[in-house]
Amino acid sequence: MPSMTQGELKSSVLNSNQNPNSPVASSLSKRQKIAEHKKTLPIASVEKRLIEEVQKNDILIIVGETGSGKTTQLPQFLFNAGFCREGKMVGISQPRRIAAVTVAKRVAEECDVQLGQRVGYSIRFDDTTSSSTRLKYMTDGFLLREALVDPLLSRYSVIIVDEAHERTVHTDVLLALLKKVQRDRSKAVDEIGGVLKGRKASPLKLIIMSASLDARVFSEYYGGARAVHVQGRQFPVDIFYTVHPESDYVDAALVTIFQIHLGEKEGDILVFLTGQDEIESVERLVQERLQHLPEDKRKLLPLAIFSALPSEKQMRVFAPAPIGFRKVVLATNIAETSITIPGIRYVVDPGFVKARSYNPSKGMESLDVVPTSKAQALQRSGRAGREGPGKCFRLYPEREFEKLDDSTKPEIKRCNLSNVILQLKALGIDDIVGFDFIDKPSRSSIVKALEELRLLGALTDDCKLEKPTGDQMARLPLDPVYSKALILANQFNCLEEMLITVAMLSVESIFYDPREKREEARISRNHFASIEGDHLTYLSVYRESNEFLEKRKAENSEAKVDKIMGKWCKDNFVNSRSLKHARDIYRQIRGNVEQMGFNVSSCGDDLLEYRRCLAASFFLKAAQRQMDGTYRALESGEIVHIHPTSVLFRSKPESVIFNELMQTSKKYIKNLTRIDPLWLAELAPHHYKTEE
DNA sequence: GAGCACTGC
Repeated sequence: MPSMTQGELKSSVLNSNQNPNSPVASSLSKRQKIAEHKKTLPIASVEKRLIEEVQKNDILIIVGETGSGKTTQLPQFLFNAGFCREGKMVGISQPRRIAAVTVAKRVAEECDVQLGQRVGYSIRFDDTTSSSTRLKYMTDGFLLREALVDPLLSRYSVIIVDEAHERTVHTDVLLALLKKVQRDRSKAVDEIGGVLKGRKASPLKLIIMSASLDARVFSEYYGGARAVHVQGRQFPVDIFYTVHPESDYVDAALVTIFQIHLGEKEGDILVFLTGQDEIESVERLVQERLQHLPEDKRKLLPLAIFSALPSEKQMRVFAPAPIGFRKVVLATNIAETSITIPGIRYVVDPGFVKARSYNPSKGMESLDVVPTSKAQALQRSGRAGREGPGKCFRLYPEREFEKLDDSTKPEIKRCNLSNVILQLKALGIDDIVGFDFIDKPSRSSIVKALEELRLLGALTDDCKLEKPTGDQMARLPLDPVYSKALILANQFNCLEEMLITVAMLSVESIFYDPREKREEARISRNHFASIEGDHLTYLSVYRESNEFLEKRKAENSEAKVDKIMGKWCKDNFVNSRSLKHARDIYRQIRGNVEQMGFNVSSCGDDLLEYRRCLAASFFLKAAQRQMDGTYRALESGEIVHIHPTSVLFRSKPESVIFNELMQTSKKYIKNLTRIDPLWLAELAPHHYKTEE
């Protein structure tokens, strides 16, 4: 077995000879730098031991702190140890797209191979892998989809689930599924004499990597699996607490920001806040208070970052502050794991987060401000120690920290399960209540999702997958209710319109409304608005942008078109990233339905058929106006209000269907279209037969 | 008459 260094050197020499554009000298020094860096990673010293552990154990839990190098190095160790022989792959799953991409690029560079050769990544809309790929980074959602096509994951010798402590829905389903795949693979090896799809079958190795303090949860779940610890490398962060609880954490954050600015050494500040509104108001308050300082003390630059912020504005936080200035980045959770901002030495953590939860009996989601978990607080403070020693100011007393939950509740316990359950059913897993989840969702949540799937026609009365509808729905990468809408639209002859609609409904925040310019945004988008509702409004945004794009495409270069399109989005207060995402989804699901043999036809100007199709699809979410102008959601009986972002906010039609019911300051329905109340009984008689 | 943590197929 060649040592890692020899293996690296060999491949890189071969590669630099093939590339006439990279002078050998500079490539050598770059290579040396990479080799040096790799040697200094904490994980480098335990390569041999780790490989032995993988060889000895079919399941291994690796607890690695930030900066251990586990994500980039372990797959290379496995490659060098022969785990990719005979065309086998090592698959590494990540919760986020951005991580899959950046890590794959980094590892390709370390191996001195072109991305997509030995090392590649596969994420939705972007697959760089080829037949020679051996180390494949992907999102956990992508790996789940692969399991749907190849239930034994026969091309992999090892699957690594990274960031398992984050406990996303996809990770939790994957953890359970991989347990089953491993069992099934071993069985296949015994039964068919070791031949699997023409290849020699071998058991699947499973590695669960987590940054949590506690490997016990995973170890116990896998029957007492072996757990090893790999040291991390972080700079020390001093934690400070307040003496007393703060009644107004926004004000406390402001005070802390200025204390740091006026009293601490150079270094940027990162403040964790709960949402756009809060961030925008703190941004304004920082500006205001700066005006009261002497001019030489005003060199503090507030910058906002949150998911709905257009990319150009997001980019600003990554640029270094102007000479002499200190940045104060006001961020949501996005800065906790998803992005890393350079230059941060101080973290201000009020200790709150906006968290989604789900009430299955009412079919209602809510978004509440709740205290963070200990793990979250730790993750936040760690953000101050990426580049040097840092300080973290927690805006609550130390005794409050002790009272926090150890970790955040797994997402699977606080979301709608209809999609998860449909996927499991499609995988042939029928007993959902008895399914071996690491954390079981509540029975009522499972029952509610089964009921919804039955009403949508995805499951039979005895909860088996309905053929072909259930199969078709499971194949589409959409919320089941949107998949059903496409199947119905095929019958209503408005598939083209519905493809656009569900693509637009599948992305978050198509519109960008900065707090100060809300009226301006509303006026400039007014020409899209349809009196029938939000669905038709989305349709016209998509179509208008598409026409605009197609016209410009003929006359301009691609880069120019992007720029012009960016301007169009900005003028219309449309989020260009979201619109692009919707276009990608449209293209993908159009391909999917065409593969299913659907003919993509348009209803043209017959929008009545389209609205009837919306009613037939979303009948489970209908609401009726009451005498007092509020609405009653028919399914749950809840009294609800039209969300102010809806184009129907003012007109208040008698009867509507909607897509989302969410409680924030009130119970709001979002994304609605006006319907004739009689349609419900006509189009969904199995559900509304008793309605008058 | 008034508002939108994050990720993913």
